[in-house]
Order: sequence, then C-alpha cells, then structure tokens
Amino acid sequence: MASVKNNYQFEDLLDKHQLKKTAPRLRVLSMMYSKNTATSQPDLESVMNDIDRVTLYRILNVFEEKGIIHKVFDLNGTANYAVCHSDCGANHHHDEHLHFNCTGCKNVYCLNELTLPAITLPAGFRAEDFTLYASGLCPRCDKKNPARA
Amino acid sequence: MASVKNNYQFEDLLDKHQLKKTAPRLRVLSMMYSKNTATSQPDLESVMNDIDRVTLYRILNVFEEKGIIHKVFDLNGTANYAVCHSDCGANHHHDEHLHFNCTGCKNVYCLNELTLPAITLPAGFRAEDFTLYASGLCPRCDKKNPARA
DNA sequence: TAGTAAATGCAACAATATTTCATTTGTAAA
DNA sequence: TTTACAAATGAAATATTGTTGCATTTACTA
Repeated sequence: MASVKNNYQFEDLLDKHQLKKTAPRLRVLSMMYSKNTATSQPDLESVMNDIDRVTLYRILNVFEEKGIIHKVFDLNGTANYAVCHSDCGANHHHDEHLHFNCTGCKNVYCLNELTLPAITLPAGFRAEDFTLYASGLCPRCDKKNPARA
Repeated sequence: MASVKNNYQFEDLLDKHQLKKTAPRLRVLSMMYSKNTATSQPDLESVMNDIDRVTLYRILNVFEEKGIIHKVFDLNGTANYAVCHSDCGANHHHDEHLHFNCTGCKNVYCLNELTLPAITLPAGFRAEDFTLYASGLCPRCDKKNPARA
C-alpha cells in the first residue's frame, strides 16, 4: 500500500512530472493515495462529481503516461486505476505484482509486497512484463462469508 | 492448443451443454477451435460478417457460462475469447495458465502447458483462481524484430 | 502583472455493451 | 411425419463508455 501523503507532496509529485498543479489533479491524487484498492473511473466520477468526465479521463491518461498511476482491468474488463508503487516511469510500467480481485466487494487490491516467482516461457516467447491476477475473497469479505471452510 | 475437432464433435459438445445445434454456434465453435490464439469480438465479427453482432455477443456469453470458452482481456482491455482447455465447468473456470499478450501482432496466446508456481497470499486473502499475464513478443514477432538481443 | 501554454469543461461523436421484441428454427411429443 | 413449444436469431433501439475538437479558464514564466 502506498504511504499517505499530504498536499505539499502531491504538488511536488506534479512538479516532478512537469504537470501543472491544478485543483482536479490534486483531488484525484489525494483520493487515490488514500485508498489501498484500485478505483474504477465510474467510481471516481461519482466521488468527484463536480469534475468533468472528460477531465477525469484525461487526468488518468496523463498520470498513467507519467507513471504516477497504472491501469488494471478487473474480471469484468472495466479499467481500474491505482497509484504506482515502485519503479514505474513514463510509458514504462513494472506492475510485476499481484492484482487481487475480490468477488465479494469487487475491489481490486494491488499487493505490491508479493514478488512473482520466476516463470519459464515456452521457447521463442520473449516476455517483458508479467502481471498476476487472482480472484477470490479479500479478508473483509472472507470474514463475512458464512460458507467459509 | 486445443485439439482439432470435426463437426460431429461440435454437435456433441453443444448437446452436452443442452444447447441447440444451430448454424451460427457451430461456425463459431469451428472457428475458435481452429486457432491457437484468443479472438476478439470485433475480429469474430469481421470473419462471421453474416452473423448478427448481437447473436455473436449472446453466443459468446452462453459459451462462457457453460464453460466452453473463456474470456481474457488484452492489454487494452478488449475482451478476447478462447476455447477452454481443461476442467472448466458452468460458471466455474480454471484458467490457471499463462496468457501471453504479444505487443507486435496483438495476439493473445493461451499457454496451457505452463503450470503456475505456487503463490502465497498475504494473510486473510482467500484466492480461488489465478491467471498470469505476460506481455512481450511471440516467437513469430520476435524473429521479425531487428532489435533483438 | 501581462503573456503564453496548458488544462478544463462542454458538446459532439464513435464504439461497444445490453435490452426488447417479432420472427425463425430446432427438438420432443403426438 | 406433423404439430407445438421453447429456444435462438436478427433487427431496432437504448445505455454506457471511450475519444476528439474547440472555446474558455487557469497556472506558470518573464
């Protein structure tokens, strides 16, 4: 999970990427850093309902280009966005961690602390990036689940 | 890769799942079994251009429900469909294999022969399914690539 | 504080996902 | 074989999401 940051740090972050420090961007950053799950654009829209849909779309795009956030698709194929953890740079992400898709609350967790084991590909394939998806129940939903073993 | 099947086997397959043996369904089956990559709906549409878009949509949906095919999202979040390999049943898929997304030809390969190493999740998470995604160049595109190491 | 480039908001458009319903087709029973 | 029914198809229509163009506003630089 990303460390909590204050507003000055968000401004620095925008500065670092040569992005203007605008109110919508700061609000998106503060919202995303306060969560430990990825957020879908529809969700973002309903929380930030006074920010235009297109503005949000463009903010997410530019943040992704700069490597501030990354996009992850959930089981239904809807895009979710989460803050990048480590060494993501412009146009080059290293999301080699586990994305956990809870079938209960539908949240997507980025479990950065988990390192992928080495994978050997069939001959001829040259992989540059790996992402592991898991689905199941998150701790909170698992506790609520009466049928748990 | 799935073994090639003939039309009688496709009819049996539909029978087995209590689906009527209609021409569109048989054509979709025969097309998908003949490929070793996943196919996007737009691609399917252009090949099967006399089958209605909505019909195709519903065929894919019902095949997925029954566990005949499974859906996999490529790097752009577009759904691709591929025949299920092993023990997928109705509403329960076990796609614990590698999905390889070629950044060259954009094809999605289901590398069934590859078994995932065991993954230990953080405490509290209860996973039911794993899917590993890799992106890079497939053998064909890697050969064409002049910049290869 | 004025000038400029970037960012926003709005409108419009494109592509895709989904529902409704009349018609056709496959299948099981008469 | 024919009939009857349920299921599947195709066409139209709607909903949702992704994307672009442009006028206005805003943040930064000199």
